[in-house]
Amino acid sequence: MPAYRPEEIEKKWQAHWKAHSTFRTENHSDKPKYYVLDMFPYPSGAGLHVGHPLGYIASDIVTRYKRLRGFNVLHPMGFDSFGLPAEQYAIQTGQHPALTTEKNIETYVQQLSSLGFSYDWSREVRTSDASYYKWTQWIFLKLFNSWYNLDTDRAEPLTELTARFAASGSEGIRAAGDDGDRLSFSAGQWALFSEKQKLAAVLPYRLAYQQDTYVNWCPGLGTVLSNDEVKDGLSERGGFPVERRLMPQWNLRITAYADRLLQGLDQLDWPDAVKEMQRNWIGKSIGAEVTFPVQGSENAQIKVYTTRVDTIYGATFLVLAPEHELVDELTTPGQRAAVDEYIAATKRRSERDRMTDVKAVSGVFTGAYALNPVNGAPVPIWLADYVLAGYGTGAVMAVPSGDQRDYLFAKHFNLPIPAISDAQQGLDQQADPTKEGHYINSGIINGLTYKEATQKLIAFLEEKGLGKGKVNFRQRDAIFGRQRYWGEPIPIYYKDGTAYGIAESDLPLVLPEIDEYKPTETGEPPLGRASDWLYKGKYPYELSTMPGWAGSSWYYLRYMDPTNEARFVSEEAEQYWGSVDLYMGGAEHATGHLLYARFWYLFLKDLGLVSSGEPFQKLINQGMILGRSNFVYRVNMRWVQTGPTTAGHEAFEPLPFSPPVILISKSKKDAIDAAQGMAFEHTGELAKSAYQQIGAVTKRYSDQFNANHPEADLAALDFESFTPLHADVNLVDNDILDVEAFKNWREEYADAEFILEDNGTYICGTEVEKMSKSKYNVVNPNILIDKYGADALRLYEMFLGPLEQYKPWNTNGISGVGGFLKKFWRLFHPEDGPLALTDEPATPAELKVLHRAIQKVQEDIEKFSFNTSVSLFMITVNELTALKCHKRAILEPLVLLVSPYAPHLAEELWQELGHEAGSISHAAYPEFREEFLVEDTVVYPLAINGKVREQMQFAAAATAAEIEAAVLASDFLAKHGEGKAAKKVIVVPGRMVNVVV
RNA sequence: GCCGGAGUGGUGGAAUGGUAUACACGAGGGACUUAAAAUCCCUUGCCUUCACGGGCUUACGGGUUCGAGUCCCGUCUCCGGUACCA
Repeated sequence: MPAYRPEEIEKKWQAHWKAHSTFRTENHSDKPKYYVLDMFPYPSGAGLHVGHPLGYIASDIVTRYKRLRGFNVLHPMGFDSFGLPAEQYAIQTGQHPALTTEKNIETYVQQLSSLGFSYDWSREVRTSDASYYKWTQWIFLKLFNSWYNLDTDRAEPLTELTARFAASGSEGIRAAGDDGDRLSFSAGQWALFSEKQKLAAVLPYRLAYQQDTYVNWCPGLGTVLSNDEVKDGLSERGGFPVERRLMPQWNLRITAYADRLLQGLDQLDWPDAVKEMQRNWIGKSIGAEVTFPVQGSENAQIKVYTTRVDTIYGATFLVLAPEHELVDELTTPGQRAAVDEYIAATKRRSERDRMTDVKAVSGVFTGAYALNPVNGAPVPIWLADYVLAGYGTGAVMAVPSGDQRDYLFAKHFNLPIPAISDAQQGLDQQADPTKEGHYINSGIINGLTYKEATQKLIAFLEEKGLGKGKVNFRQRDAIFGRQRYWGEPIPIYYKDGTAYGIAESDLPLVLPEIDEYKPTETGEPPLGRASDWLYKGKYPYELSTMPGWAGSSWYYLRYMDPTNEARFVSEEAEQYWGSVDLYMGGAEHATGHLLYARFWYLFLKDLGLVSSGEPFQKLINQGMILGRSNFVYRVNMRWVQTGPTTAGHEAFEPLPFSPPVILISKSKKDAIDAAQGMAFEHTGELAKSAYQQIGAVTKRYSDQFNANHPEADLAALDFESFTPLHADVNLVDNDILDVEAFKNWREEYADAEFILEDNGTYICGTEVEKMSKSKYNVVNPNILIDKYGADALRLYEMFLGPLEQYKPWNTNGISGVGGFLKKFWRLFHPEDGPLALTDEPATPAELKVLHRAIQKVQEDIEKFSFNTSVSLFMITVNELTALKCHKRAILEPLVLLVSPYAPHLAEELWQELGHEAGSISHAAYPEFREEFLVEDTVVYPLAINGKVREQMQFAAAATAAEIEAAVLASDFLAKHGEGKAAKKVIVVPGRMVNVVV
């Protein structure tokens, strides 16, 4: 003693921090505030693996660093504790999701604490606590009771809308959403409406509204899913098929905020990739809506949406989505049968087929014609499922010369493809969507360019009342209901079939107890099982619950004031903390959580409930740590029959008994693969020996079998192929398998035969994959903490590479940072003895080492480049060890630098240095003094005609002119300049001297 | 297809336009040990040479510059996102 013992030090300080609430943060301080937020986890049953803490470690480093820099830092943690896995588990086991969740959270808290994170646990929130979701429900009611006024461009309380209805009816009101669902009425009519009629009239204005919506219905999970929960037609969780279905659903009118969500991105310090994803997701497009009258009809007209109104003279046909409302009316008797069949076929095709089968062209002619509004030309009206009912108007004008899909469609159905620009070429192969050239065959825009033509046409169409410029968004309103149990109950009840929000004073609406967590026999959501699920004892409550993203859309606000019972967050706390300064989390939330949370924030801001412009100022996406899977290779066998066969050659038979398990080491397996791949000459000897070894094993088994079954006319087992099998990475060290441990791991391998390397080891194959239990590549951080300590794990995860990158885990490297911590300890405890530091003044060389570290670490943390800091620590300690520096003047500041990374070790040393226990967390960052870094001399590369020949030293303070003079005067040219005189000397200040001869 | 990002030793990676390959892992050699573990020391981009040395090298091809891993243009490859969005 005292050698470095992380296990003792770390337990001691974690207990100290907990007992003294060291990281408790107050809502008042003279210091500037800084808010560091981690994306809170869903507490899954599997616990944390080494990949999970990556972002938490980084944010904890920033937190501790900012504290040293004099900030009052808010750094909380909580749990997104509503969710599907706990519910699926409940369905299978009958265990209440609350119990499972509670247990999982305990594990998480324990694991997080063992990593030494400096969370203020007194602020912990859980989305499934009624005291929390009370306010989630409260925000929902605010949405329910608001509408979006396009004139003021913000959300307003419904009371302002109804006041206007009472004053002047629905006239002149511009609200976000689809006006097609809304009634027109006068103030007088409004006054005569019954309560039910009034509510029905208001419903289509609400920001939380109920509507029959095409949804992603997942029968496997028994619920609807949002678009970002569906991947390739399968549910993201569980991988069940998903189908389109029309159902009444609660929606949130996020589309009202589409433009503001888009604009706001410009000011955010977020990764470009995430901003770009949100932009694409919102999908703003600027175009025009154009009306095509239907030929032979007085009233019928078709509205199409286009971003290329300039190509309208090339619009030779229209295409409608099969769901378009005019289809029935337009279809001629002659085409009726074909159209009906096509619509039926479309319905049968699941969303999945439509997506995997995008290249196939299909469609049907309705028999009707529309009139091109610019030249009156009749254009046939077709149906095709490549046109989506949900986007634009559900109808497009097809311009085969300018759009590839229209082009393929026209080719397929032999429709004309007229050129409309003198720049269009090769229309016999493909469409030309470029905007170059001048228009031809285009009436009033002939000879014009793209810009001129677009302006002229929009003006022309607007004048005739046949079109207008229009902006469209790809983004749809967000579906807000889930037919599940384990979520926030939607605080709505029904009276006479009309939806009412429950009174705020009746919140929270607590999730009821039910006997089983499945849908009811009549197909209602699980809440249908609850008895007395009635408001005021008589009005039935809504049966769906909120989606997973509800609670996570505002949790960062609750941390500011987590126990407030009167308000979701107090005004003072909200104004003090403002928005999140640094948000750390995975990129997978780019178009889900991060968009919804911004939406809710903008909404709350419209109501004057929050004060900043955006919720998350800076976002960092930590990369994923991937697992490194290990494989063993199983040799597959077949029987070779003896004796004559009908075909005259050997016949292979199915195995008559379960074969022996033979596992072959990697290089031998590779040799056989190579030999089979005709590369035999390179691997010949190894392959031969591998074949022989397999042969020896199989002969033993086949002899044995043949002896026991003399009647069987079978000769021998024969090698067929290899199957790679995952081997648990915990049984493998440096790709060498612990054979005995592996035999004990699984019963079926207990009697396995191993074909080893020539040195007697078994070498496994490897592959980088996502960490997952089923791949046996999960590395548990607890094991590493036990062996190396939390500080080593923290350092190593940072050392692994740039934070934002995806990188494979490799346990081997952790010994390197382990070594660093020991060396660091020995600077303070030479020979692992007691603390022994001198008070001697530091030398310039030592000061230089220290101050370079101060400067670099500071720079690195400010730009989130933690891996280079860890490297620098190692260099620094190596240098100080070489200098035999055991001086307090150098080492004390160094402890502070290291403390955000290795907090336990730093606390221990800090206390040994005579400071109060636990005080390093709030000490001051050492001051950087540039003068210690200044060099006496500077080395310049010296070149002749641009080619570097030599390094020359100059005084660091020398001016360019002095250097030039020195070079001219030196004997350098005599030696290297081939005796020539210098024509010119170029001095690049501080860097380079070039002599031109 | 479109959008975003990245290509540097056996591996993870470092490098304000200025000595490319820091730091670490792995590997090889050595010391201490009865032995192992632990620890410490040396070597380690590639080619060539007994050696001294020489040549080459940041995916590939060009360009700008006295000087390019870094900036510009083109090509290829990989990763992530997204996709009948009119």
